[in-house]
Formats: sequence, structure tokens, C-alpha cells
Amino acid sequence: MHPPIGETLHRLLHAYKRALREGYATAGIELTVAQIRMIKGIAGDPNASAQDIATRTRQDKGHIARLIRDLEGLDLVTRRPHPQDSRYRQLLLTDAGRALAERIAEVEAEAGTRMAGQLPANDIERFIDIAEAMIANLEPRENPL
Amino acid sequence: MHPPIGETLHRLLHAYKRALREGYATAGIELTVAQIRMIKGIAGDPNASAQDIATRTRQDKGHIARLIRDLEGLDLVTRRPHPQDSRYRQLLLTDAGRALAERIAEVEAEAGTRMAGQLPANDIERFIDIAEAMIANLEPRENPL
DNA sequence: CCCGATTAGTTGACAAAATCAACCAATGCA
DNA sequence: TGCATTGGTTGATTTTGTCAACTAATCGGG
Repeated sequence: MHPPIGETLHRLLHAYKRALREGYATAGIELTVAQIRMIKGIAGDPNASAQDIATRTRQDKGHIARLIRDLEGLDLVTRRPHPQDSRYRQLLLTDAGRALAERIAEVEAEAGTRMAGQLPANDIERFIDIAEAMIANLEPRENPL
Repeated sequence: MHPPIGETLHRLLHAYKRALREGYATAGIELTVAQIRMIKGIAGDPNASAQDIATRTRQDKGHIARLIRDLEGLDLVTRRPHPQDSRYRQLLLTDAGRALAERIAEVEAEAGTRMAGQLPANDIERFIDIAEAMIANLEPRENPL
């Protein structure tokens, strides 16, 4: 039988986050999962603004602002004003931040491999595609095409 | 391209929980997502103990104990001692609890339908199967067979 | 039968994650 | 110029999750 999808999702993300935390801990990375998500977000899109990341990850901008502030305090991220529009603050990783991002990528790849286990790569791709489709279904479309 | 699976999972559960909260709110159900998970857990397995639910949902037993205490305070759940082993406390829904569970099921079915969107039922089942497989991969097996 | 180990449950303390609202500064536009 | 909008910051709070200590009940071996 198929368990309800909601329960499955809860348990899966829970298990995955636990695996990540363990991986980070053994790698000596002392950041929270949310902070690490931020690092990855900035690494994957340099010069993005906090607002960009907030909308992309669908998270509260206040929450994001605090995460960035903390990461800046740890000298992992720097902010510089946008040359044209000084409301924005472009986000960049410091050297330490970039080095950390690489280590994070390793840990995540490991966790991902462990999670994938014996599943064929095909299934994983399919899983992600379905998940993205479901996200799109859930999101209130302001600009339905 | 495929976004990293971790990000996808985060966003999916986030979007799903938001959809649930909205559904609960419009249905006039004033409980948190975690409390509602508990109600469902008890509804689906009457006479289960707190420990049963903790292990099944992989959640901290202290967390579970508090949720149950609150739900009992709301007259949605009752506890009675196990006839043979008085360490256990069997969990049961009250009449109000059962009535609520039905309304919850409706809201969740709706959210599930919305999330599934145009996706064929086939894909959804496949998704759940893959997710369950990944959970199994992540869980530390104490009894590897 | 007794004693130590185990198990279910409770509680305290806390950390992490998320939410909501108010607010300021810079920008864009009518 | 005046006003709505946007990016960002901060405060307050709620929800969720984690770890540890503790009680009470049960189990199992000597």
C-alpha cells in the first residue's frame, strides 16, 4: 500500500536533513542547515540580492536577512551595494565562504548518494521532475500563462 | 536541468505545508500541522502508544508527549492505561477528535489533489515509492538483513 | 525473590526554523 | 513633487525539533 504522500514527505525531508546534519558534523562544519542553504544559494548565483534568494527559496525575507547577517559575521559572505540601485545589496562569498561551499558540496553529494542508494539515476531524475511539477501546482500563480 | 534534490525537497515540503495551513485555516481548524499529524497518526492506529508513534514518525518522544498532552487538553484525544503493561498509555480519539479527523482528511485530500494537479496517478504512486525507498536508504539499519 | 537493565512517558531547557508586522531608505513614476 | 513600490532590517512570536535528566513500570538473570 501507499502511505499518504504528506507523511512520506515529512519523513523524507526529516531523514535527509538528519543525514545532512550528521555529514556536516563529521566534516567539522558548524553551521545550521538553513545557513548552509544560504551559502549554496549565494554560491550558485553570485551577486544575487537577499530578495532574489527569498523569492527563489520562498522564504521570509526577514529570515533571510538574519541568516545573511550571521554569515557575514562569520566572514563567509560579504555584501556590497548595487552600482545602479542602492536599495539592493549584492551578495558574494568570501574566500573562506567559497572554500566552505566546496566542502558542503562534497557532504551533500555524499548524502545524496546515500539517499539514492541502489535506485537507478533514472528514478532520481524522475523524482525531481515530479517534485518540481508538484511545487508548481501548489504555488499560487500570479501570472498564469 | 535538474535542481539539486535537497533544494527541491525543501521547497516541496514547504509549499505543501503552506497549502495545508491555508486549507486548515479556511476550514476553521485551529491546530498546528504537527498536532494534526498526531491526530492522523492516532486515527490510523487506535490504541497505539506515544512510543509507537514516535518510532513510526521518527520524532522525539518528548515532542510527541507534549503534542498529546495539548490534544488531550483540547478533548480531542484520551489516554487510558494498557491493561497488561501499565507503562503504556493507549491513545484514542474522542468523538470530537474523530469528527475532526474526518474534516482533516477532506482538507488533505484537497491539498493532495491540488498538489497532484494534472499528473497521472501513476506518477504519484511512483513518487511515493521512490520517496519511501530513499527514506529506507537513509535510515540507519540496526538490523541489516 | 531481588536487582540491574530496559522501556514508556514526562519534563526542562534550548536551538532551529518560520511567520507576521512595522519600519526606513532608495527608487520609479504619474 | 508627491506617492506607491521595493529591498532590506528589526522585533516579537510561534512552531518544530533536539538533548538530557528523571520517574515509574516491567523484564530477566542469578
